[in-house]
Amino acid sequence: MKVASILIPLPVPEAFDYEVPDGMALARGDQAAVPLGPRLVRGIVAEVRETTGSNRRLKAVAERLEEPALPERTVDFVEWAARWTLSAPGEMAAAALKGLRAPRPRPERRVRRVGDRQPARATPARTAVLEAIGERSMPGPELARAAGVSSGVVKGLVDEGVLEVVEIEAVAAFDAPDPDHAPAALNPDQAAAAEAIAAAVQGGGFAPFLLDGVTGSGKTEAYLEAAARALRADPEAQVLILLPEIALTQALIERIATRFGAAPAEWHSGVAPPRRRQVWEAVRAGRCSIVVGARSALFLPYARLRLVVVDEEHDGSFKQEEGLVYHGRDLAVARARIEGATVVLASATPSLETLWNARQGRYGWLRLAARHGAAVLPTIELLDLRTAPPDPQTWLSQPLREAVGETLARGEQSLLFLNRRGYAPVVLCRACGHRLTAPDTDSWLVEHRYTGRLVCHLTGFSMPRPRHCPSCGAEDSLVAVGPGVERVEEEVRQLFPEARTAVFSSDTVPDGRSAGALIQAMAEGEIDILVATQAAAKGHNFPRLTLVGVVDADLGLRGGDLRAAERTFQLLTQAAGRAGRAERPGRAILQTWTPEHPVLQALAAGDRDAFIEAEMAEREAAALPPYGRLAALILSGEKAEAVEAAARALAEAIPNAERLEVYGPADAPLALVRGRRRKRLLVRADRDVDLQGFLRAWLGRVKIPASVRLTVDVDPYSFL
DNA sequence: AGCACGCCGACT
DNA sequence: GTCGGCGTGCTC
Repeated sequence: MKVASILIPLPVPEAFDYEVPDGMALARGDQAAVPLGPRLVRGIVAEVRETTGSNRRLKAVAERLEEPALPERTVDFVEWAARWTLSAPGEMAAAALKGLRAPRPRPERRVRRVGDRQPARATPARTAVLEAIGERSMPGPELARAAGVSSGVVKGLVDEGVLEVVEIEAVAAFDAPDPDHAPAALNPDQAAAAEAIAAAVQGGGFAPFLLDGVTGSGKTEAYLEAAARALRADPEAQVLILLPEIALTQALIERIATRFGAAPAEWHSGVAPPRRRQVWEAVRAGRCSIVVGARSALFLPYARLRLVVVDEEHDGSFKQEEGLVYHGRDLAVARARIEGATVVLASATPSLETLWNARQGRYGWLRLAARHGAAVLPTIELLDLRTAPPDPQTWLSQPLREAVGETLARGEQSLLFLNRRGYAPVVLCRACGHRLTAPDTDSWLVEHRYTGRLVCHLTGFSMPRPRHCPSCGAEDSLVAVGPGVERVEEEVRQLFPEARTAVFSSDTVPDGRSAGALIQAMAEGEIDILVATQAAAKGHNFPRLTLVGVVDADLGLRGGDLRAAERTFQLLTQAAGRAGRAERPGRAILQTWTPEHPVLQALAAGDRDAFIEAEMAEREAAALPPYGRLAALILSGEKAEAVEAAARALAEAIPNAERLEVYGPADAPLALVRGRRRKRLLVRADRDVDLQGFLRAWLGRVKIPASVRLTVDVDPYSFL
């Protein structure tokens, strides 16, 4: 008897076995409907094997679905990703089917001539129809319109047998990119990088690269040229370009359309289900050469994936924290390895993990030093707030104010950067010191002046600003503490009432379209001073921007996060890179209370190597990534006792292991989220320890009650 | 994730 | 005496 292992979209650790009915052809990757309890579910065939019998009575596969099978390599990837992240393989497989939610589109009905049959009575209207259609086929209503007659005439010809209705499978067309459409002029560095990548693609086999170049050095042109060469050599080849955020896709899609004369396929959560199905099927059939997307595009069923680009590879948005927990950059490298493809990690500020791999020689290291065009790197100044403190209840020091004023007077643009949304990050009571938090959480309420409300950024809870302190009842005692972008904007408006000022944060710019509009207004010089959170610290080109002020450069250094220094460096480099991209010289001013900090010193010196050296040394001394590996176990549940009991049970069951330590259980930062108590254990291991094997052995020993949820985060990125 | 089974309060 | 609350457990 034949037995099939089927990956079911369920949080169970392994595939379920089903009997294959006689005569049913089933192979790895096929989609099948199988009975699960009282219902039927869709699953992916992982394996079909011949057995003599089973000690368990198996149910039979209900049906092989008339849907395209997942390619072999896609199933390999899904299984590998599930093992790596310790998640259920069936849930990983379900991620590869996300494009099939919408039903198959109805076939399109068209009419065409039947041989050269003529109508019995040729009226002028009928003649017009026959002339309009010629030898083509077209939808009936469109034909009637083209011939200038009513649809009744077309219907009459169909009834008479002169025209016939044919059903055409609606297949979305994806125009083939033309590698020679509009090649960019490359400088020698770009040409060398493109050549190295293209040679690796053509050579076949897994080949990882770090594409390392400052902002404006032309990384995009370099990898698009490599893609062009790969497509020229192999028109069947497929290229995937991953971006950290949906907001960045539109700009890249337009560049690709300009470069290749055809738009790439787009893939992210904002793409509507019917379109997703079209893209999924086209990628599967090899009818689509270039995909631009978010991390979920890693799970598409590529027929012939040859090149993967991870743009802005250092960006934390590649880490998915909810549902399936994975790092898009790491899975991209794994996917390329499994496909035998080339992978390019591109960044102006590569992650320490990627730099480490490049230094070890595991990744090819392509440097783009020359800056594109005439732009000059901005000068970076550290502004010591201890010697030039801002006035009370203001946040811009006198030198920064003057710099903004001078920039404004020259008719140029300033960007004031502060990675805090809202008006004030904390609201507290002057009478009793109570800090307002969202209900059931430790998360502070942030005042938003635009809406007049207090908002929790973690849970989305919001309420009107109360008149009385909810703790002590004092009247009008609540004060906003610290700056958010809105408060900085208020200060700017008071200082420069004549300037055109705007705020860029996820509150003022909730979606891609309004972000695009604001970016365009800035690019066209319609804004003088932009106050922005991280949302604006991306690869936009604002030619008239010559001043970047970082309101609180110390922000990222607090909190004890592993990557705080790294992120601060990236953020400041990127923000500084905003200033003066065109011919105007730029200036960056970083307000700080700790100008002696090595990170800020390295940044002020423009010395990336010095920063990397210092930070690598600290990581090595602590055996932390990239010199060691981490995994977090997060327990959460409504009942604190149950969560604590589960945490204790886990702590008591830690297997013996060498060169590996377990910390905790501790309250997770923000221990209370959405009314759920959270506890965290952290595992640190040397690089050569089988971390996943250890975790599997550990978790296998402990029974976690259903009321407590356990999330495993391998290589955690943020510690929140 | 569903959807069962399984023991304790307000209703015909 | 039942209908139903959602807590625990299983689904090849």
